[in-house]
Amino acid sequence: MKIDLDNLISIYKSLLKQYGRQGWWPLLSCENIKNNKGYHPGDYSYPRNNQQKFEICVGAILTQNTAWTNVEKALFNLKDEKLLNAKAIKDSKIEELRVAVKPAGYYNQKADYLKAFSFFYLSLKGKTPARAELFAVKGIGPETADSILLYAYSMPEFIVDAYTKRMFSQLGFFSEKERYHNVKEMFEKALPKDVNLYQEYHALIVKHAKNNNSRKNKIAET
DNA sequence: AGCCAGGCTACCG
DNA sequence: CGGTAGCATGGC
Repeated sequence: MKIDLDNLISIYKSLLKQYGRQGWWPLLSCENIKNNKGYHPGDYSYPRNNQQKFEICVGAILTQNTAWTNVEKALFNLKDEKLLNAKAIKDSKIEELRVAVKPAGYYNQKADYLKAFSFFYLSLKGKTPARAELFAVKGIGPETADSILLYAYSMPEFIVDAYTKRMFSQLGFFSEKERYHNVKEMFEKALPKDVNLYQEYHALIVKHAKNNNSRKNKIAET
């Protein structure tokens, strides 16, 4: 297959055909992780309330370099402790927060990150944050910012994660060490500026990468 | 028993 | 600037 930007669209189509719609972002209220059919496939109307919006932000922070199964445990802990909302986290004792997020790993840092984010989130008073504002919050880098914007705020920001870099560098689009911004820009130039497309594409990349779960195996071009 | 997972910060040269 | 050690749990 010849490699050019049009292929980013055909790769999307073949991934979609192979795996179907993934129904991202994972929400506790649509907990379907075991059935392999996605969370709310084909339904792009999430988040439907501020509770879900905040939950996505928390999940995006907790999943940094961490398996989602571990993140889920932490999210359930937070929910059980009535800590899955910004005001509660802002007012919480940091020790409590650490215990709750422990299963997600890096729990000292992540407790601090959630604290900082909750203050920031409340300061927004419902407004959509600018990407640069998110960057300024401790613990939020490019991928987390884009995850929050794309899935919590439905903004057209393409997410670049380790899977995206690995998969598309193996396909010859760029080096695995290419800068975040350059990769992001490549996708955003090649694709229509469509939130649902960005959401689905990222979810499919993760699905495909997990399906071929070894960094040593070449990812098939499907 | 290691290796790995949907990164980020702090600090180094 | 670019490069990397450290952070930590749970699943396979």
